[in-house]
Amino acid sequence: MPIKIRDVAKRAGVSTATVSHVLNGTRRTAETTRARVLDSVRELGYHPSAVARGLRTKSTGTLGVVLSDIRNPFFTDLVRGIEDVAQANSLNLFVCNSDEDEDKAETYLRLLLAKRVEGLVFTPTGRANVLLDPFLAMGIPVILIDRIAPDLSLPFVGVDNVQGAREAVVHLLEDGHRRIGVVAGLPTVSTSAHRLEGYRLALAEWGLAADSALIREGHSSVQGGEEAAGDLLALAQRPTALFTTNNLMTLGALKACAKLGLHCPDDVALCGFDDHEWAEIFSPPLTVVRQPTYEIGTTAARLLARAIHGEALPAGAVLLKTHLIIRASCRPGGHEDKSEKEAGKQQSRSTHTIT
Amino acid sequence: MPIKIRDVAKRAGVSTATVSHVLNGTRRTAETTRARVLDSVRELGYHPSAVARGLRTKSTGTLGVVLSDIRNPFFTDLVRGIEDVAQANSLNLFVCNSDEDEDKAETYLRLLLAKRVEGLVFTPTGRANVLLDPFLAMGIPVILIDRIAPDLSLPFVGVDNVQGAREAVVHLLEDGHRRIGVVAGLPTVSTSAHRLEGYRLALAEWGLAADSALIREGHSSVQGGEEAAGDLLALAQRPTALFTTNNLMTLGALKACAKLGLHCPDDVALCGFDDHEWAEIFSPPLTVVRQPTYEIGTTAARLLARAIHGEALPAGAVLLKTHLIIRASCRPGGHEDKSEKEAGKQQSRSTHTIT
DNA sequence: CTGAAAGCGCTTACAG
DNA sequence: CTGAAAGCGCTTACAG
Repeated sequence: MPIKIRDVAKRAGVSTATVSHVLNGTRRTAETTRARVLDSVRELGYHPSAVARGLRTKSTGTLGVVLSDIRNPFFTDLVRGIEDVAQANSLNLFVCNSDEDEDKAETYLRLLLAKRVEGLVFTPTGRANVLLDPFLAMGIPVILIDRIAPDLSLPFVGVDNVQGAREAVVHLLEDGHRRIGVVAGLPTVSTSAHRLEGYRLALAEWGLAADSALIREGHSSVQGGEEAAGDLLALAQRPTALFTTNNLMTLGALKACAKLGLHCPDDVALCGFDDHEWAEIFSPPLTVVRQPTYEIGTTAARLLARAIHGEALPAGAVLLKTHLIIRASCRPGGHEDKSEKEAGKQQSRSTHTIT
Repeated sequence: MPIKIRDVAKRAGVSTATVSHVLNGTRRTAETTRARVLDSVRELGYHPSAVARGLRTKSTGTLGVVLSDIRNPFFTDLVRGIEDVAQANSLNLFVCNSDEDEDKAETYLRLLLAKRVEGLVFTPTGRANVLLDPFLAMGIPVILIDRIAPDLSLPFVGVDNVQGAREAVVHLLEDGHRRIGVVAGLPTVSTSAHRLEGYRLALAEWGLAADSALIREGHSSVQGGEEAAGDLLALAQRPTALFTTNNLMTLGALKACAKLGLHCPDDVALCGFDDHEWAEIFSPPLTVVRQPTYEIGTTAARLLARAIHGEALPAGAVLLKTHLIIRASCRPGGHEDKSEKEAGKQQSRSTHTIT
């Protein structure tokens, strides 16, 4: 029983049409009527219902966002990016958490569909979700972010994960490492698969065969990383370096090191995917592949906002650049050729990339 | 032009009432009609509109959540807690980011009000927002979380910040520290004020006067913490320990230490509010006051869910317990009395609190 | 400059 | 077991 527009109209002695128009500034109104309406609104404490308005206008001003893990700071930064441009376009967000769970994702997609969001940002878990079709059928623009799905040809904003990972592993190789373990994510997620592919690519370029014993796949979480890294570090022939394929797994690997009493970079070098505030505070500060996370979010949201206004979405992928941020966690080379020259090269490259 | 219930009804040769009822399972229907309806739904690809339904039933099944910083992992954990119980009660979330900005908060509150959420979780920034009144006027239950506002008597779920901070500072004092700097947040936020109060209380208990030079207030962010800690550490008479009053400021303080080449705990001891995954991986692992963050979220959401079902909200504050997690970052005492006995005491207390 | 009225897509007494 | 019809609270041609 909140106040409705009719109450305001009655008190102001006008029609609901007039109230609607002054509130929305959608047609000229006599200054005196306007004032009377506004007074009534204030006195009655009228707050228009967006749900009634949404039904009538068929526009909800809302974007749906389905993410796989809201606790992962990577996704949080993404959300901030999306949110900032959404707000600039007076769009608001329904943020949902799929937890990498196909069923949860489906539930949320159904919900978002029912809520009649005007655009969708989606991070697919594994194969494409059938529930994406109804969005397209209803003319709701959908944009993939961070990951892609094999059977899904939708506009995408993200990063070249193969290339980013390749660069990281090459860096390790340049440092002299030859036994490089990978803490990889589940292969159903495209980013995990691509980063692993980048690892393989780098080794191949150096004429090295990938040793399957050095590859451990796990859930992209702290625990998954800890377990995978723990396995790797327990190997009889321990790897001299670890490449961890996301921020949470990096944390997990550090935990595993701590537990085993292994020091980084003296005992194992470490290079991770994803940067974070804490990465530069760790001892040693972590060498990482940085993604332009916030920008991925803003880019996606910007495209969506335009699509809602009728513009076409780009057909293919929008790929932003990763940056290898060289810090101290993989300084000491494996065993061979650790020349002064190389150290100098790293240093300069570091300064270059950070700024 | 999505499919609507009338289309389904037509195709199935029934009334919209029947379609509605089979879809909602709200009255017995002949099995054959039921099947015909369901077939039509599938064939047409019908997805009911929650906005039409919301208008008609006056229930949106949605909770509003206004947080001050979604990038802060503390709030993210909170959201997870809220989300999990919301989902269990088939409620969904509108998560908004106030950024500690009164205007942004107001915009979002207005939005949530318009969207006719059925409950609100709110973290006030400073003084209470006038916009909370309309929620109450509309009978929408509101619950404060994490912080309180002086002029706001609403149900609250959080932690006893005075007590938590006091305990941390006492720990520092027991370790022999006498010059303890505080990296405090902005005093307009209740948690900041209370944690500072806890600091003062601890000193007072030990008969120590609070030296205003040792208190620095700043924005509760990494940068705010870095600046405040930087100031403190640049003091001619440098504090032997720092108490940082939230997780972001702790990170900032660590940055400041790194920049000044100061080692923890040898040069400065450190104790922070808020625990995190990375806190135990740092070298040294960080001594912190842990909040039951996730539980704060679930508790608040649970209360809200009940309130929506008609139960009364608790009148006062629901205070959950903090735990001092003793790790290595404040081991070395200030200068005096660092006895073996005390070290033993810490150790045993540590094991006790962690498990 | 303003109002009467239709209609957005559902649900739900009411009636049979 | 099922349907006709009203109504949720807005906006928006249309008419004057």
